[in-house]
Amino acid sequence: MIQLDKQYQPHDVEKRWIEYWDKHRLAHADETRDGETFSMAIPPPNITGSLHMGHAFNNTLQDIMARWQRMRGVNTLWQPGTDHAGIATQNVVERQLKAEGKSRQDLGREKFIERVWQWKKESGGNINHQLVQLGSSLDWERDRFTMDEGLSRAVREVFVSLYEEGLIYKGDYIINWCPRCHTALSDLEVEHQEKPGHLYHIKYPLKDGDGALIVATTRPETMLGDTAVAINPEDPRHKGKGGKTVILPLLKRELPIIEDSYVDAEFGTGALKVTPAHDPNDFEIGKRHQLPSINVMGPDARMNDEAGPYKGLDRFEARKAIVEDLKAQDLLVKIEDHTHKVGHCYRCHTVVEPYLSKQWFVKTQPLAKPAIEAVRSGKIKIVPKFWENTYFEWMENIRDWCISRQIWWGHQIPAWTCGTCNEFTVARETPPACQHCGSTELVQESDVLDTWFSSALWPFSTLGWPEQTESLKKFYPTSVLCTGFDILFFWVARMIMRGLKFMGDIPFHHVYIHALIRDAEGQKMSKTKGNVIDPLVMMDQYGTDALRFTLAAFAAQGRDIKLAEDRIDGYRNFCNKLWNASRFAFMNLEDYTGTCALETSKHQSLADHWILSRLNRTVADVHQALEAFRFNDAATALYKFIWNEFCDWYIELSKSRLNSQNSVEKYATQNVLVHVLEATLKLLHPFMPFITEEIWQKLPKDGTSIMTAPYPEFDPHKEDSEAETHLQWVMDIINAARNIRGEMNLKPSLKIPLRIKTDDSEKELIANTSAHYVIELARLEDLEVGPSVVKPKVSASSILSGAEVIVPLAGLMDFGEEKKRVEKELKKVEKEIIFLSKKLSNPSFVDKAPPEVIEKDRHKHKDLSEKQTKLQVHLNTIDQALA
RNA sequence: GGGCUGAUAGCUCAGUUGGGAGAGCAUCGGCCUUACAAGCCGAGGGUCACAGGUUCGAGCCCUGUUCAGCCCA
Repeated sequence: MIQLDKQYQPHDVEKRWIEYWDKHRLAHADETRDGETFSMAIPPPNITGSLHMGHAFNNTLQDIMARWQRMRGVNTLWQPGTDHAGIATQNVVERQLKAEGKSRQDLGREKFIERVWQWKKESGGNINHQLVQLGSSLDWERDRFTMDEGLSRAVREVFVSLYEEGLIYKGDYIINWCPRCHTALSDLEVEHQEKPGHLYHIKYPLKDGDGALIVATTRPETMLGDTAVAINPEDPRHKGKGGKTVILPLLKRELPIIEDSYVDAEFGTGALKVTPAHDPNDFEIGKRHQLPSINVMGPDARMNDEAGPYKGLDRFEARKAIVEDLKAQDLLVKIEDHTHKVGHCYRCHTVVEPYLSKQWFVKTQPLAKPAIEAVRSGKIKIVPKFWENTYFEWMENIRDWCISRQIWWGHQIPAWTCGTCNEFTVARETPPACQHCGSTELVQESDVLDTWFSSALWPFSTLGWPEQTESLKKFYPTSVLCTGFDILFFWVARMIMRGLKFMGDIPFHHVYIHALIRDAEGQKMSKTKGNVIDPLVMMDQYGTDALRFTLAAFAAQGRDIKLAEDRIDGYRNFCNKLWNASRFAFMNLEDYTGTCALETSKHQSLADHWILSRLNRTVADVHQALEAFRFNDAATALYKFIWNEFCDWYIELSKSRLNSQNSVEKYATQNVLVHVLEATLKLLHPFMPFITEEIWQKLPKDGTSIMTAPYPEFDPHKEDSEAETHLQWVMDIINAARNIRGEMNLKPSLKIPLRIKTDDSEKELIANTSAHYVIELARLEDLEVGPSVVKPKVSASSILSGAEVIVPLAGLMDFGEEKKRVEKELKKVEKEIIFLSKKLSNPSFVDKAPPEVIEKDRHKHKDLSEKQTKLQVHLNTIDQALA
């Protein structure tokens, strides 16, 4: 005999099934199996990562898809793996070294990298372990890491091919430099924040003594690297000054005044200082006018030799000193408050410096074209669709990608400089000699590649590329990529470009972009703000299934999720509800000899037919929602079915049958009960894997695990609209009686009589054959139905369509209460009748609206009018009694 | 400056081809009715941001405004 605890206790349940699933290799995808496939690669979490709510959300949605497809019988691969996260990981290990009083330079490159691998071995698996706890059905036998030998080979293959095609080059350009991480960053890796600052107006005297040009700048320290002042040729204020010379304050260098239409005459004084080595726009102007570039800072953002007297100062110290000196020399006209966007390193939040430097780049436009086309043509669908605009916007204005990083942890650039001829040799494997002159004096580039260079290959590198493996053939292109919008450019766009280039095909058919999880106030969760809700804590406190269901239920498309703990609490209660419904089932299945398979039986009740029809409808709703990535709709459909239909109605309605002495009828209902419960558990399994497995295993079923049990399918023949209509009528009666009971303050323990007066013979018949339902659920003393039912003078009544539900209340009647109740109802009905009358007497409505809409409204109007009459009659009797 | 998204009950939000404004939580009243008090039954509560327009009919479509958030330059 199976008995369940009174409350669901998730802890040991979760642990048990995780081990069981693993032992039976249920998440393993078989590349040799024929038939339909579904594949999906996890957005690889950083090895430095710990599961946060964003991961929990992202992976819950993926797991729902994976489990759903697997149960549908589709050959399903959910590819796991982690990202080496160059800068982030290097920072973590450097911090550890610092605590030991060491730097990475103290260790040297080789030893440092060893140390990172060591760290990875010890802590890099945390996030994977946490994903398992979340229930993620990833195929761990295929676990990959972006620095694996295989994936590194893919990286070298791509680098060399692109280089050979001329799509990778090295050159001097303005890049974003992080003085803390000591590396270049791509444009995307810079976060711009609005910051209060100042606009300094500085006097640049003309050499000929004829006054001065006033320039405005937010970064006065960069003036040391000025090589010109620019004006707009159309600016009347500066007419004739083009070609003259000004004297750079402090350093007294002579600068030409150049004319360039880039200069915005409306901004400031219309004169722009040009610093090609420290500003991307100035760099462009410098190129146009063949200006020299003077770099005045070192890699640590301290002023260098070019800065003259300011040499050795940090950039912000230099700013202060320069402002003071300008003031002293009366060259500072004014300082205005000015808010402007300041770029920060996305890893350490240090203010980045635009910096002239020799770096490697990927020429991106030729790769972007087909990637744009893939989305425009619909080969790749981005869901929700509005993200496509953002994608196009970025892709059409894409700039070359700076891929070299001056750090040690990552894929070292496979390019070697010849000590003899100074040329590059770029090769897949370490070359024995220079391919230009044959010299063996080769030195490999010390830089490593941007982490996103390897992530961009993820959908095919994880499947074995450049080897033509069976897995690659089977599972590429993948079906869905599920991620947040924050890495749409970083990752998604680049995967599309790489997939098309190297696989000759799109990397995935759908991109599902989900929202961001925020705190209850809508703030981004962050450790510094202290508003983080830790998924692991929530899982521990409420159960993993409760957290997962909460996330799914809030996953409405295109809207951020404000998560508060009480919402998880609510879905914990839902778990418990399901648990107790199952508990009820087990209590009533003790003598049951059948299985979960539905048996055809003449002995099924109206409630049995009804719940089977409702189940079938729910199956359709869940499939439809999941196909459209509407996770919240699927979750809501399940929630409503389980709580409001199965628990609130079906269980209550079937109690009498389950206690029946008629063993044939009892068996038929037991069969429906267990069938519906099992189907429901399967439907719910992708959302709540643990509790569903726990209950399912106790049922009389076939199979190893619910994880591989067949997902219920919609069957149009199972729709039973007659049962639904009939039971709806029964529910209407019960609701009417309950309403009267509630409004008239009749205790639930008090059994009341009920009369139903109706001329509708079908309604009469159903009410009579279903009398036992009404008697039990409305807690009746007795029930009388028919056209000739006599309505006692002292009674409460409710008017339904085609029937009046009457509760005789001799001795219990509170006429005042009943009058209030009826008047309220009457008011509502009258309001609606006026609205409908107006509508129906409007000739253009009757003329132009579709006939079925008009018919519906006419019918409603008739119904309401009858109801109004009856309510009026009832009200009159009350008034008489009160008089 | 360009673009995107949102504004619906006290709170958080659903509302998919335009045709009866919904859920959860919170509130109020009544219940330990033998699966569940993490529960059951009943009730109250909204000019769908504002102003126009299209339509027989608009929360939904169009235009404008205000406010909020995000992305890019």
